[in-house]
Amino acid sequence: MNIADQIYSATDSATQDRAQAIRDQLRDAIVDRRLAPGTKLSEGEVGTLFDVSRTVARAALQMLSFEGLVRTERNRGAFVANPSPEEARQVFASRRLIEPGIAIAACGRVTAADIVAFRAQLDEEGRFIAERGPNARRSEIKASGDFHLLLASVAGNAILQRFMEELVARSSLVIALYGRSGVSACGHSEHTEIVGALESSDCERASRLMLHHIDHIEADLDLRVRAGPALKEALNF
Amino acid sequence: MNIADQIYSATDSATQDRAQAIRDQLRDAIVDRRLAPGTKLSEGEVGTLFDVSRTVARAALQMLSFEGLVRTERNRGAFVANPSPEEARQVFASRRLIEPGIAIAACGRVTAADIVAFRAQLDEEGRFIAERGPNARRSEIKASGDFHLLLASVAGNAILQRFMEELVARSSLVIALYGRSGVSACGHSEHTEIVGALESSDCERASRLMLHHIDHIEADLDLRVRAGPALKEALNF
DNA sequence: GCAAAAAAGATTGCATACGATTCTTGTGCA
DNA sequence: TGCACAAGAATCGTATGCAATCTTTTTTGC
Repeated sequence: MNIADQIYSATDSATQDRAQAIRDQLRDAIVDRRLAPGTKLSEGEVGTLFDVSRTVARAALQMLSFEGLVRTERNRGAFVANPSPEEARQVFASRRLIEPGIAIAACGRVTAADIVAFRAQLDEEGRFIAERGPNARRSEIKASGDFHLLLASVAGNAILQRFMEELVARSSLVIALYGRSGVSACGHSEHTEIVGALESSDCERASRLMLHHIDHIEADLDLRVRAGPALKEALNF
Repeated sequence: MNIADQIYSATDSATQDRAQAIRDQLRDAIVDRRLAPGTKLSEGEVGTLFDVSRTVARAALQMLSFEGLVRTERNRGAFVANPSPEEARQVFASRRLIEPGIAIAACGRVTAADIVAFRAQLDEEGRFIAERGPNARRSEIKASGDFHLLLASVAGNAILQRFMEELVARSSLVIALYGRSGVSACGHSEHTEIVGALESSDCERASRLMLHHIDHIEADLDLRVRAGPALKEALNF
């Protein structure tokens, strides 16, 4: 069973409607940086691309706008979100608040099967880190996010799980925009440690490790405002 | 300036589109229990009621479905959410995780003007508690929720604020469904205490009070599954 | 040659139309 | 009387059309 399936099977009962499928594909594309921040997503273009009418394309874009992954401007259209440093800080502040608690909840409910899934997830992360190149880096960011989503699904709270889906997606955008170096290897070892804490039912330690992990991710960001993006932003890029 | 204005001015720049206005009115109606859980909200009905086409009515319902206030079933329509005891527990588990942190954040940023707003909010709560009758009780639940939203807006994190809007709205539904007695007076005094902690910049105390406050609200619920609602649910009520 | 105005083109907001699905109701048969 | 089934009504999912708004290009005046 795929990680993505495991995540979505809880929320989507089966093959929902088409708008949701389009939303998922667009979200993947945004998180993977195949769609750069600021890119315009016109209803017509999305519609023809997925071979649906503007109506359903519009619904998909509306969903993404609720998740904060696209920003819509009246009479102007939808654009891939371009989170400001302030928004980036808020994303991580939210994660610092929520994820340690999720770690504790997950620790109290984790099963042997979950541990197996975690190990598989860690292996996948490791593979992408071993590779090099921009594509591997994208996959690496995505895999890292999937680890956090897997943890949220194990925690068993559907509401928090949805919050985390949003926060992880937005984090991927932020990391792609403001990420500095390869925190990745470090992040991977921290994921491994967290799984270790879960395995030994040391909930307090899992929570603490998670908090530090988030701090490390944020510490790797360069959130100083840069002239370039700001200028582009002002010029309606 | 109204509390609601203060809350929404942060997220809505100005007069957004009509769907959003309809969503707000419907949300108020749901939170106030003028629309009972399980009530069908047909697109056509909503449309004619607000004098718009089905298109925009549908958009409003989609928004509410994202917030978890309505549940939509394919080819069947939208219904006011009827949260199960399990969902209720998840709502409060989420609040226990988030709100103490929000209290700390708010404590670090609260201004004199905010304190004035808090006092006004407390006064309003007190008025509704003094009154009696079902209408006053509705207003009371809503005012109590507004207190938490005001706190979230003071905390200054737009993402957490949106999460709280959703959680407070869903809590109102849960309290209306499973609420037992008048925790209200108790809740009011706890709100007053929290404002006191904010005023004296005792963040740790504010956080602790908030956690207990949530525990008290949840303790007042009767989350045992009842035959009545379960049967209705099974019969697709 | 450059700035401002005007027209053309593109895109969104919204309403409406039509096929598909579900619900309701009435009828026939056991 | 009770149940199965089918016709009709109601509602949803989606496509398309038109007016309003925004963007871009062309034209005009200085």
